[in-house]
Amino acid sequence: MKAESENKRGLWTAEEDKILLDHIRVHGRGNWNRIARETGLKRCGKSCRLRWMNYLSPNVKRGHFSEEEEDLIIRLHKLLGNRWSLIAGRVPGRTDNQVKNHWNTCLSKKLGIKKGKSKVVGIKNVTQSLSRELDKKVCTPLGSYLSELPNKCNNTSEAQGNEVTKDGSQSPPGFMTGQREVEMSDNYDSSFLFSSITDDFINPTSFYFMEPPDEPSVGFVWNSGF
DNA sequence: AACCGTCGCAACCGCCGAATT
DNA sequence: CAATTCGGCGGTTGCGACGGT
Repeated sequence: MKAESENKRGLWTAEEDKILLDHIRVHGRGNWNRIARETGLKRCGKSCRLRWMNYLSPNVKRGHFSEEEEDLIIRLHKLLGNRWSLIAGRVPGRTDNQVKNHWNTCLSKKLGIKKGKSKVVGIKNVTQSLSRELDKKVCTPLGSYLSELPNKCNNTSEAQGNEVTKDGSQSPPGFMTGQREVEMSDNYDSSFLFSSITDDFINPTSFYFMEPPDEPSVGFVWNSGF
């Protein structure tokens, strides 16, 4: 284990950006620790990854959030809570960090929302099909925004389907699978969420157990199948 | 001009799950 | 099967810019 203190910290310089960018252009992304070593940057792999994800990636849109984007974020946050990566995956060109920052600095104030009250009390596996259906159903009521989005924007991963991976392939558009937490934030109208999700796509082996922040004794089970 | 408080954003930290060894 | 490594996430921090006094 190398000492963390060997790593440089703080803001990235233009020179560091160029080194990282050049390396990724040639060798692709992935194995960030190796990239950190090979470039000679005195940055840890995580730092390189973050810099790419939040700043250097050509998919990253910069500048002010439009009203449409803000509205979309507010709606998605209503549904998903602080799942910034999920939200960002549906706001084209925006990263989770951007969305999170914008929410914390602007939107939460605008909406008069206090921080730190959403809570997760249960986690279950989400299958690929469930994930896909969740994407569909959750997005549908959002009106025209999402229907106009290109398919790749539904990819919840950062790659968005058009970046070169370490083996030279392109990451396909699709949906993130595996474990997801599902949570509700306070002051949200949960009726929409529950009414919009029907039994027909819930995998019987998957269920969600959620606890509204202000009603600790009440939980919800979605189609537990038991 | 100097100081101070606030704001916005980039970056870091700690944790977790998946993949690999 | 356990240990290790890696990638990803959400929360938090630190700092520069900016405006008010």
